[in-house]
Amino acid sequence: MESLDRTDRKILELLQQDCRITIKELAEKLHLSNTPVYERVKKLERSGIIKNYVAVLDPEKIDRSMVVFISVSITKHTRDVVQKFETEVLALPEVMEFYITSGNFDAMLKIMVKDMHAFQHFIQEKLSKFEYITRFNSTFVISSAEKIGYDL
Amino acid sequence: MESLDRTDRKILELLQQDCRITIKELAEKLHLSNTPVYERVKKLERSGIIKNYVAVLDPEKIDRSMVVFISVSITKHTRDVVQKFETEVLALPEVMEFYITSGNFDAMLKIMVKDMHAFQHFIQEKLSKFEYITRFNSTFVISSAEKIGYDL
DNA sequence: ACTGAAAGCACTTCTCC
DNA sequence: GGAGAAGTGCTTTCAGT
Repeated sequence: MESLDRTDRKILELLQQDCRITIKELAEKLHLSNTPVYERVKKLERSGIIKNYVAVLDPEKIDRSMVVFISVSITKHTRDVVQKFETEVLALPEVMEFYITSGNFDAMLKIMVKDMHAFQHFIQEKLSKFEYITRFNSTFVISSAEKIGYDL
Repeated sequence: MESLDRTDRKILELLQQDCRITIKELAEKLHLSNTPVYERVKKLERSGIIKNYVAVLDPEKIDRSMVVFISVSITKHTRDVVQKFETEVLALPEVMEFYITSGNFDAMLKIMVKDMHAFQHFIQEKLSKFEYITRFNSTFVISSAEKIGYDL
């Protein structure tokens, strides 16, 4: 992390909120001309601090209102089995995130589905196909809130 | 969810991967002219299916390599207490996500910190200040993978 | 590191199909 | 619902400090 100054942090803050802001607008907010802002943004992209720019969709509007965390235990823990499991599970459209974790279980999945019926279908038709899973436990999300970006 | 056709889904897929793609490039990939692509993107924005456009930062490069899920139990469950708790906890820079959940605990936090020392500091100096928390349990993330966007 | 200006290019609108 | 063209405005570069 090559030291970010006040200006860089402000740029990152604004781009995390809305990455379609123009260089011109950024420059105005920072009381600078286009050039230094443009150069700083490009540098932040080249250094990899800014990984990418993505459109965020509304889960409700695309039938993904239901969020469930599923903790799972698996039989084998060799590198290739875990890797294969990760790849296959992430290929399922319902699975959004995959974590190898400490604690009583070995891994945790975050899934997003339309409703309870879709959840049931996921468990019965998809998750149960994985031979390596010995047990699992579902935690339903009643409400959620997340931060827009990182505080720098 | 006003039915998305094949073109809309392709547009959303591409914008979820890189929202800085130009209308011109989008149009070329879809074998269309600028106009229909432009109109479709604007409609997706107006309808709220596209919520916003954000820059994604690399956690490693901004000292947020360590991810921990903390399940917590709280004493009171009235609407205002829970709401206050959510607001205060999300105001902490370490806390990225907050969930009210079913199961053995009442809520779950996803926190991202630099290292174990920063985690210890968070627990001892910040989380322990919340009077309503009766108990909590930390699950450390050993490795993680997440999908770029939703499969439509 | 920043300013200011200029060229290039994409966005946005409009007309027509 | 889409094509093509034109005007506008932002991006990107470059000379200068």
